[in-house]
Amino acid sequence: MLILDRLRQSFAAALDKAVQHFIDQGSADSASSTNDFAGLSQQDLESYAAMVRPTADPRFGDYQANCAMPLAKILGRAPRDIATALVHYLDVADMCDDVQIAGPGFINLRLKSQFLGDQIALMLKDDRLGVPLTTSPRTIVVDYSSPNVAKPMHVGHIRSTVIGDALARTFRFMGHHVITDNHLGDWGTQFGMVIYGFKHFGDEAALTSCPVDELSRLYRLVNRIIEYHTAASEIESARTAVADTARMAEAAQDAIAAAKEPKEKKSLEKSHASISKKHAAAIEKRDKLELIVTSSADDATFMHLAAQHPDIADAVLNETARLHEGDADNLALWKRFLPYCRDEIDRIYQRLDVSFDHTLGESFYHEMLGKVVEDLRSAGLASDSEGAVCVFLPDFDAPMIVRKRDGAFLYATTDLATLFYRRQHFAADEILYVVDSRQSEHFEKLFAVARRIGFEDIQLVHVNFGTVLGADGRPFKTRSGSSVGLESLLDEAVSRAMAVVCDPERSARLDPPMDDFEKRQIASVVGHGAIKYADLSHHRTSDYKFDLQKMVSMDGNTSTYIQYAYARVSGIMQKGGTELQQIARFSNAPLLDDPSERALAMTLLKFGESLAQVRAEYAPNFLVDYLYETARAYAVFNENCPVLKASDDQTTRSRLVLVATTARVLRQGLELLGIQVVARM
RNA sequence: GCGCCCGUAGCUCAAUUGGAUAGAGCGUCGGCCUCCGAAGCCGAAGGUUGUGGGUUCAAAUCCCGCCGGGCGUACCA
Repeated sequence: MLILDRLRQSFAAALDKAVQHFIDQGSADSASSTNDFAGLSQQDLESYAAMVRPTADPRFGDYQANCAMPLAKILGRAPRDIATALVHYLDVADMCDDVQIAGPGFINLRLKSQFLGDQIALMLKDDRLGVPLTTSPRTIVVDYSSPNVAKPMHVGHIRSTVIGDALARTFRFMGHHVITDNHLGDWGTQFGMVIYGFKHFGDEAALTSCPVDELSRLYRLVNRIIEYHTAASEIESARTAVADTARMAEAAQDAIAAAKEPKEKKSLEKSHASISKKHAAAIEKRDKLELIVTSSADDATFMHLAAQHPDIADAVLNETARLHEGDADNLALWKRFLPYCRDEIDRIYQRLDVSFDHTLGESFYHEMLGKVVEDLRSAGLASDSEGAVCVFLPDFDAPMIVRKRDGAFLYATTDLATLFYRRQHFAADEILYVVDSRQSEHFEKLFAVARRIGFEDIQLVHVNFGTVLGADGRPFKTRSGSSVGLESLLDEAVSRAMAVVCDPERSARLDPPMDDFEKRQIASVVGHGAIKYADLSHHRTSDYKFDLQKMVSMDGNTSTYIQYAYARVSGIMQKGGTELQQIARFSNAPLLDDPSERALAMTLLKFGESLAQVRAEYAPNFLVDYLYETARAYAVFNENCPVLKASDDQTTRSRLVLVATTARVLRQGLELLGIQVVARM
């Protein structure tokens, strides 16, 4: 059991007794006691016991209990009296050598060094590093990554992929039955685009020799033509909008000048600000369209193509519709293209070391959609509205549309079908959707419908995440407005790592020297790790600025820092000529005389706590923070405590235990994040 | 208009969900390689947690009002 959980258990017992003590006292002395408090329920007990937590500051010890203050109110006693009683009934003598009451009634606990040492020895001998398997395993479906295939993956896909993968690995390690499922977008308009593209601009030879490049070319070309026509048709109204908002802003300005009462003025100023904002947005939109139109005008070849395909957007939708209806030609093309698309994304997954138990894309559910809509209808939930089939929900303005006017289904329909499938085939207790925050309303509706059709027993969670921003604080895009390709970023990160690995000053120290294979291996592990770590180190719900320079700088709080700590640890063990397993098997509890030894041991023992945090909030950044803290504690230890050059053998053996445990925690922790390590770098 | 999210050090971000004197990294300034890896370590400066109220033993965290930003909002996903 985790130390924290043991302490909480001890406190739960002490709480029970202490509360009883005060109740008894109250009834015997009814004059001074006004409370008719009957005692704590099991749930209360647990919630008060949960107020035991690691201290924020080492001056207060290792753990602190904060439950005396809130109890004071309920029991009608001074918080310090409660704390005193708690300490009296608390039985932690085997773990703690010091229990103190401080401030308004904090109970500070300091663990015995002997106890910490014993725990480290146990941890090192344990395959699971002292992390217990969960006592309540659940079947958890993790739905993540889910890119649209047939178009290149871009930075927008990295968060879902990396966060989902880390959660799946972590929960699996904790003992849950995790099923990962990549809900691929393999049935949408992008295939209509590629099909249309192939029929009109396709190059059979190119498709045979480099299918992925050809498909990507077709997608981009069709997309560009569509964007061009859209821009050309909208630009006039965009210009008008700029002029209109400018006039409105002017009028609003005049109104402010004319206003007499301050109150009126204030409200007018507010509306002026709102109009100004609209004006700015209108300008931005116009400029964007202007850019598309003018930059295309210079490209004669492109303009020729665009002119030949004026109705391309409708035609693409038509191709998509025909695919969905089972048109033989389109279906044959789809079947031909899909494997290439899969190969393409699989190559990226391989680079990222990400894999899935299932890849059930939208196409997989296609034939179930009609039934989903009919079932909703017969259950009285769905009804016709403006030609579409809709589910109206009390808490939402807009309905959830499950079938369009033209008969086509939507992603809401697919998501419902997926839900049925996962219940039936996966027996899920919990389904996690690792998807962008911007889709939260969709999931709120989806979950609301799910509750109405009998999914109350499955915990549905939208594991939302924020947007990846560029240096300007706007969603990360290239200057031309297109998304930044994921693969080029990975390449860049790896090549920067390679430059550091190949630094002659650094490699000169290594014996034996590195060959090219090892250098490439290290650059790959460091480069890919840098990208993942940067993403995982932010809380998932916050937006963050994507700064490649910072990620691969190899300084400060980066994956490199932790990988480097691991490499140093490995270096010591290798130099010592002692196999890690041997150290684990033959060593006793380490002595923790130096403060940095004790601090390192304390940190190592909190590994399981960090995983519990990840689990509670579906947030891998807690594990990242923990690993950084661990690597830091190791660095301090490493600075202060020679291992192989310690004054005596006993100290060397003792410290080797800490070194070996550090190695395992860092490696295991990074592995749960999907990040690899190397023995030297 | 309505709804959701966010304002924390010069910059990028944390803060175990209400706990003690708000922490890291980058950047700046100053120290440390005859000693197991300097991709490292130590120190300094830097804050009225956007703002004004409220709730209580205790607020960056919860509630209300402002100010500023982002996103979503009936047939794309």
